[in-house]
Amino acid sequence: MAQAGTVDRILDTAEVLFAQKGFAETSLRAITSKAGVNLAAVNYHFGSKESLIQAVFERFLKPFCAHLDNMMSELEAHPAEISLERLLATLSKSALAVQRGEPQRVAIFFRLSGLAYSQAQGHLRRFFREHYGDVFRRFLRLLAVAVPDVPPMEVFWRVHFALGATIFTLSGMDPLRAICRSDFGVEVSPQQVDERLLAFVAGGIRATVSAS
Amino acid sequence: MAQAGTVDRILDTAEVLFAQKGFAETSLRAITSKAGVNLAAVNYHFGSKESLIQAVFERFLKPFCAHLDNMMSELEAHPAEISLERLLATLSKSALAVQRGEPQRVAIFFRLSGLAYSQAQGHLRRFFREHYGDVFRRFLRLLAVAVPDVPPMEVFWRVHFALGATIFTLSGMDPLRAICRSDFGVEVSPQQVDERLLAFVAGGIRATVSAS
DNA sequence: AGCCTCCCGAAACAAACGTTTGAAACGTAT
DNA sequence: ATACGTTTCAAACGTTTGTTTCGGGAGGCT
Repeated sequence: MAQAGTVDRILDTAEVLFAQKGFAETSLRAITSKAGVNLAAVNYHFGSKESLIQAVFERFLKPFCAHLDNMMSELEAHPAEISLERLLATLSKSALAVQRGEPQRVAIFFRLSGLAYSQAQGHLRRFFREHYGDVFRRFLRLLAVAVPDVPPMEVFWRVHFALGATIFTLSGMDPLRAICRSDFGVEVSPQQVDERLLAFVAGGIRATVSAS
Repeated sequence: MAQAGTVDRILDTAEVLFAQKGFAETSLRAITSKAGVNLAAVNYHFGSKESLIQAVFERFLKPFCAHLDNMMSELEAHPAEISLERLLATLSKSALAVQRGEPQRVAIFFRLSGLAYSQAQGHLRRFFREHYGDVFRRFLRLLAVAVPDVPPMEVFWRVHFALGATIFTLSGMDPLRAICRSDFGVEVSPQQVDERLLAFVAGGIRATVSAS
């Protein structure tokens, strides 16, 4: 990354600053000065700040969805191997596809996802639904196969519950670990948090369906 | 609310606009003009925009915590009645204490909580921990009694997972219901979402603890 | 050479922001 | 009626924002 091109230097810096302070709170000047590029470079290469934000997400989501698509194709070819644990592990593995060398990029990815969700009424929700709605629905169909006892619509809602728990947790991973350390005097690694989260999510998705 | 005082008109308008567009994206001019008060009124009555944001949260959190505190005291007086379902219902009831007539205020409350969490590194996290950390820890202790099979630290993490699922879901309630309607052709009420969420959360908290 | 396209750089732009000011209007008690 | 503390108002302040402009340089092509 030492002497990457201007576009990549902007993206590298923007994703870090966005994750640290939010989109509106991060000015183009903060990005360009830290990236060592001219202020006008953002509008020249990306057109606008909005497009820069979308470009940051695209750089994360493209490898993520590509990896996820591949693994889902494999699973669909061998339907007997489809299970909840297997599907959740697939998500977990696909998330690792975004790190490109630096493991911290996974945390940045989830921080940004959390930010994007809260800013939901803006341009980002449209962007997500347009570009990645198909991948999501495909995953939903596989999941319905994995937990046949849970009706498809119930699966839909529980996936969103699980998504909330995941984004919320991984996006605030470091502060949560700090609280855990100060309240319990125990140091837990991000991997241990992942394990706990997976157990929680699996338990929630498999919960007995209430009669309504 | 027709002719309330300036302070309340500002708070009423601010909480709606903040929930719709976010804190940084909502200008004081937008608030004051919609509220029908002078621009300077915010700085006169609250001191700054940051203080206004905290005042908005305080108006939600004070009745919420008061109600929660009362119900926790009752439960502590009759420890035999402590159960996970009972505790979750306590939270649910306390959330209703913030609506002050208009039911939509509950949704606003959770939207704001979601926003606050994503903007976590700012002044809000300090504000929350200082003012409401005790109530949270008290609830955590009760919960550890309700699920004795789950170690306290595991409970801590699972509460945060559940918090994420809840805030994420309730903060995006309307868009999620719209997706559900278009994808499944079924209209679900917010109450039905609450029921599903409670089942998910209970299942997650009670999940078997993995050996690590 | 000339020309063209792409990229960078410093400067400037208008707009919007949170905040401050000082005077006018208000209600109330003396 | 006068004086006083409180609240409201229009206007302006200085900064910061995203975006645009325009000159110039590097490299490829005819």
